[in-house]
Amino acid sequence: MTAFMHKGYGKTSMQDLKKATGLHPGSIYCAFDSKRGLLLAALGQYKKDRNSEFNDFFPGKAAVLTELKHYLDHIVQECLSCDASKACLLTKALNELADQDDEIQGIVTENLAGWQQSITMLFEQAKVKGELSTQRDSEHLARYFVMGVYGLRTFAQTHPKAHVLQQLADQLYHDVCYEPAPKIAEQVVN
Amino acid sequence: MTAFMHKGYGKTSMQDLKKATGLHPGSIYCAFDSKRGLLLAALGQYKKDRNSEFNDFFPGKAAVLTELKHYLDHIVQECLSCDASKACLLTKALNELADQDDEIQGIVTENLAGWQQSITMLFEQAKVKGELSTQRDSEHLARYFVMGVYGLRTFAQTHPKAHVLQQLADQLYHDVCYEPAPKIAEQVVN
DNA sequence: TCCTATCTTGAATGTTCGTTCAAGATAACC
DNA sequence: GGTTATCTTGAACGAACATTCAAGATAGGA
Repeated sequence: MTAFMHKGYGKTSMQDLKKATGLHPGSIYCAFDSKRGLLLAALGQYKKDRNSEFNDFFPGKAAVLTELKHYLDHIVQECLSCDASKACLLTKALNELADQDDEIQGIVTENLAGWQQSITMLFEQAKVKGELSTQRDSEHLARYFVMGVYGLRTFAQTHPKAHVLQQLADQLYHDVCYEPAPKIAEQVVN
Repeated sequence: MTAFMHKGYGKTSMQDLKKATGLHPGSIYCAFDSKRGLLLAALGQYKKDRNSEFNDFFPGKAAVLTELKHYLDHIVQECLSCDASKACLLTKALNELADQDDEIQGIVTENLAGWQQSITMLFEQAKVKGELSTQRDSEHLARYFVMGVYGLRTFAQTHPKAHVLQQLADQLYHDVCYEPAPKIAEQVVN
C-alpha cells in the first residue's frame, strides 16, 4: 500500500515490492497472481483502513458538523505532513490509471462513491439533529465536499504555506455548512 | 504534449513519442536531449497555449465575473468531453512526479502559480469595476477558485453525469463570486 | 557538379522490468 | 522417523525500455 502511494503504480518495481512486503517475487505471484493483483489487494486494504478511520471520526459524541470539521482538519494535517503514505491511494490511482484500466477505475470510483455516500449520510444526520437546514441537498453538499477535498489534496502538492491550506479548508467547511441555499436566479446566469 | 497527457509521462514510450512527433529517436534526442527534455518542452508549449487560451476568454467586453463564468463552463466542457488531450498537463504531471523530480515539480508549481495570479488580477479588476466587494481577498478567492478547478478535474474522472458536474461548477462560482465575507466567529470553531 | 555541413534514420546497446519455475526448506501428520 | 503437502527461494527469461551512433539522406553554396 505505502509502496504504491510513494512511487505510484507504474514506477513501483518488483524490487520495491520485495522490500516493502519482505516476500520474494515467487511468493508475491503465488499470493496475488501479478503486480496488478497486489494493487487490487492494496486497494482493498486501503478501503478497510480508511473506513475504520472514518468511523473513528464520527462517534456521535459532538455535533455532526463539528466532527466533520475535525475530520477535514485531519485531512489538512495529512496534506501538510508531506508524507506520501498519508496521501489518498484512491485519487492517486485514479489520476494514474484512468482511461488505462477500466476495472481498477471502476473499483476506485466505487470506493470514492462509498466515501461520498457516507458523507451524504452525515448531512442527513445533521438535518435530523437540527444542525443543518432541511432545505439543503445532502447529496449535493457531499459531492461538493469531496470535490473540495480532491482540490485540497492537489493544491497541497504545490507546497503552499500551512495557514493558506487551512484557510482554504475553513472556507470549504463554511461554504458547505453555513451557506444559505443559493438563489436559482444567480445560478443560471451563463 | 498530447501523448504525455494520454498516458502520463512514465507510460509514454519512445515509440509513442515517435508516432506522436513523426521524428525518429535520434532526432528527438538531438533536439531535446532526453525524454525528460521533451516533457520540459511540452510543458513550455502547454503554458504558451493555455496562456493564449486564457487571454481569449477575457477580452473585457463583458463583466469580468461573467467572463470568468464562461471560462469555468469551458473547463466543465473539457472535463465532460472525456478527451485526455483536454486534460491539464500541469496537474497530471504534478500528481505523477511530485516528490520524484524536484525541478519539474518546481516548474509545474510556478506555472500553476502564474495561472492563479492571473485569476487574482481578474478579481482585482472586478473590484475596480464594482462587480465584487472590495472587502473580499482577491488572492484567497483565486486560490479557492483554482482549488475548486483541481477538485472538479479529479471528480470528473469518476465519470459523473453532466448536470452533476455543472452543478458543482455553478456552486463553486457562486461561493467565489456571491458569498458575503464569512464571520470570523464561524471560521475559528474547531 | 561537387563539396561540405546539417539533419535524419533505425538497428544495436545495455539496463530494467514483470514474470516464471525448479530446487530447496518447512511443517504437518501418522 | 518417514512421508507428504505446502510454502519459500532467487536465479533465469523474454520483453520492453531509454538511449546511442555510425551510416545514409538532404540541401546550400561555389
